[in-house]
Amino acid sequence: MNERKKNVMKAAHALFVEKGYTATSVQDILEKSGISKGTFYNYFPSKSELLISIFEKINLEADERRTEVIAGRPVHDKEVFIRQVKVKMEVNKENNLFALFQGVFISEDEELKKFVKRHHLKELRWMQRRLVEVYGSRVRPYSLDTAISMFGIIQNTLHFLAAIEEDVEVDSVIAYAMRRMDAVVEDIVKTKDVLLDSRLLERWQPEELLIKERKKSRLLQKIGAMQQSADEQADELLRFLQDEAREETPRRLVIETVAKCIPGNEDLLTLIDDFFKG
Amino acid sequence: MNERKKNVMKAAHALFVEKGYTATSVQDILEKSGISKGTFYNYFPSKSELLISIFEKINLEADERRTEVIAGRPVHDKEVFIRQVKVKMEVNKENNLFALFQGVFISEDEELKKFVKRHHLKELRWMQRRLVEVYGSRVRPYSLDTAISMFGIIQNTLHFLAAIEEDVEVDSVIAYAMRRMDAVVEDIVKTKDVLLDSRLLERWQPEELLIKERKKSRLLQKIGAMQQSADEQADELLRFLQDEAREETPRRLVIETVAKCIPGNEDLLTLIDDFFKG
DNA sequence: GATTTTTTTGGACGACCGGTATAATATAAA
DNA sequence: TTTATATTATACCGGTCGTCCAAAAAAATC
Repeated sequence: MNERKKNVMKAAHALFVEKGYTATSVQDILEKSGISKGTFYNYFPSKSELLISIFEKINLEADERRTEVIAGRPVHDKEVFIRQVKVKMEVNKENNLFALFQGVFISEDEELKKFVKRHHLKELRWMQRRLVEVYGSRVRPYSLDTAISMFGIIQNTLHFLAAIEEDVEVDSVIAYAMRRMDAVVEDIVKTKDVLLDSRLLERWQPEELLIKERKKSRLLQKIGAMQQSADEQADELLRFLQDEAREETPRRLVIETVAKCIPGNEDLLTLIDDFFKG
Repeated sequence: MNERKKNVMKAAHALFVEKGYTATSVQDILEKSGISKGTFYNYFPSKSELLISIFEKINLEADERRTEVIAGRPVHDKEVFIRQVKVKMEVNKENNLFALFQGVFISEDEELKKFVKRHHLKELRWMQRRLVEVYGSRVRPYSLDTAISMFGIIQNTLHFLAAIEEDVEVDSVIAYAMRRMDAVVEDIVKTKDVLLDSRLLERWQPEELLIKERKKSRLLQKIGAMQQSADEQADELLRFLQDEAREETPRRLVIETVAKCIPGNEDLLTLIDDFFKG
């Protein structure tokens, strides 16, 4: 990625963490990063898309750190699990993600909301999988309940501590939650107490589908944007693309061929390529 | 309260629940409630203060309903406790409070943020107290941990269900959390495992102080607003009131006497009265 | 019923916001 | 050197919340 663009993201990120998403205006970002408005909207289609980019970068880095933690260690090691959870929670804290998520929800940006929701579910699935690895497959039928419970305890505790402005080691909170889960798991396995089907998450929306949905959404958004400034001919082609992209099995060749005939199609072709790559 | 004002609150409430706080413009509220902009800002100092009023009304009603539930029943009855928790959760759901809280957080309105935070802590204290009543005083040293944990499990479960758009009985979620707490409490009492001092909340900020703070804040806000349109003489008096109100022990008679000499002092006197009433 | 006081009206206005458009300029590639 | 691309600065659009104010309506007082 462009070095300059990276710089804008960095400046924006700092501002978002410092003042929050809504309180940071595009103007603020322009001043801090020393670019013009034109360039900004050349880099990012909107303020919220910039936020998404930042999210994606943060999550990518967090996932990498989490993978490093477990490298070469057994999957059932509780300490490793705790350290992995810690990584994510620390990243959340450092980047003020909690507050940023709030900002997102209010933003009335459907795409952004979906993104955050998806992230939450993904995180839940990760924990569900890891809990089965840590506690053994006997907890599998209860793994979703357990993941949600553990997540809830940790989040709510950290939230509480933030509210009363008390500083407690994230480790100790996670370790505490883990000890509680030890007892809960024993009890749950014994009483066979299930609230939610453990396969709910997989059935709900498999990961690939989620990504696909996002790509489609982006593509349709681009098409919509292009329609604004399209002549009659281009508009008809764009409407065709819209319909075809919404089909059960869109025909790649057809879409690409048509897209190539629409003026100003660089981004469009990239998005189409991305859409079919998955 | 003025019938008309009530009506405005009702209309705004409906709009907030329907479209969310940010997406509802003051103009929308004016049209729905059929008042003019002037009247609106005569009733409420700002859009966010209107939201606070609505919150207060909702919480008041929820508290009443919760008191009704326990009327004449033993405090240790688990079923009663579950029904009480249910009341609050249902109110949250009905009024889209979760989404509204998000809206608040973004608003960059410190007063509003404090209000929400305070509400959360108050709710936590309620649950802490009730858990001691339900499980007996042996859980007292662990009551804060337990309250936070239970709250976290319930909230996160409901949040998850909302995210995947699944509808599950709130009862069953709360009852599930309760069953988990049964095991957790046994384990916690046996192992004497404490994370947070159970008196943390009381020590942090006693309820009365919180209310007092809020009243003071409102009073100072009003004074600040009046300064905008005050002549030289009134301004000096207002500045005196400001200083006196910020004193450790403000002198009531002095404040009232001075306030009575300031033109347009109706609201001011009410706020002062309220300030000292506590 | 007449007069005074209070409330309500409705729109102009200011200062912002996110986002678009564009013509001039700077930079890089050919 | 010419051509193509990237960047700039700014005007502009429609929207936000909130202020202000003269005029009208309603309520309270005489």
